[in-house]
Amino acid sequence: MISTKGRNALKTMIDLAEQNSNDYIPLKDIAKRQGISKKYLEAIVKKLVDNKLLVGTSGKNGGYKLSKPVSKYSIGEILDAAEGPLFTLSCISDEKSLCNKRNTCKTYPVWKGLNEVIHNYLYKKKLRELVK
Amino acid sequence: MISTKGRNALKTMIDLAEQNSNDYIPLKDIAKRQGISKKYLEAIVKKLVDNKLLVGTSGKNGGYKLSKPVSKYSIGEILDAAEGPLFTLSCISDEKSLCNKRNTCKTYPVWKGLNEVIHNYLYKKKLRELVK
DNA sequence: TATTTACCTACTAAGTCAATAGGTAATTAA
DNA sequence: TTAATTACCTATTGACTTAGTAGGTAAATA
Repeated sequence: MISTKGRNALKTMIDLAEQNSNDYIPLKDIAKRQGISKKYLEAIVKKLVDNKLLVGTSGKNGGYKLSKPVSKYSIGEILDAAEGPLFTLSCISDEKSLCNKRNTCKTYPVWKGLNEVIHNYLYKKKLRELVK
Repeated sequence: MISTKGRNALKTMIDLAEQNSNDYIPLKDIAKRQGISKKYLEAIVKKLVDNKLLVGTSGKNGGYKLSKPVSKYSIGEILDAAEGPLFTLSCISDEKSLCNKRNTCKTYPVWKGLNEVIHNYLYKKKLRELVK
């Protein structure tokens, strides 16, 4: 359910938060510390940049850093950014097979409730809690 | 996250519960009512039988029925039976890659907490609530 | 100007999943 | 006893997703 993409995204955010530095941190360093292929990490970090959770800059002394104070990040937004919406109700999220029996579907309330429970937990949980 | 296997398992259980009959219900009928291929449903129902949620009998007037009163079923046990453990911590469930950094892993508490939240929700939710 | 770094696009190999197909074995009504 | 019905078994396919690799270009700066 949570793929390595999400897990590595979270590890990266923790890593950057723990550097506690105002400098840009090169991807190479993060990859080495976390034991993740640098090339693979690039794809993950890109999503975090696209979603404005990180800022990156090129050139010597370039790299990445957090775009806001550590205390402002929830785990949910990090995972959402890395993997796309986390637990989507498959019956309504797949545009192809958008279920037209949603109104009468007896199982729908279960997925809806489950979705809320998961979302609620992950957005209440903060990055701050995992750092240092 | 919840595959069609789990969703169809749940639909099947609801269907059987709503028949509210002491007879065995042939798979053919369930498949038709729920709009699921009979052959495909066989594989799903087998898991429910293996996990003692249903009993099946062969021959004429054979079919399936609930193995206990409707009120005794939780949604969690149904989904577990159909899909295997629902949200397993991927870092400890894949025997191959059993993570040896579990003790120091900074992300572990998130997955553990998430697992508890999901499990708790699905086992508190009862089949009874979805029927009729 | 040379180096460092982010950033882009494509590919591969492995795995999962929904769905199909063609059977055998058990049970029972007739 | 026979014929019909049904569960139950095993294998396969095609589509899709994912982890990970690879080879490059563009931007920034010492």
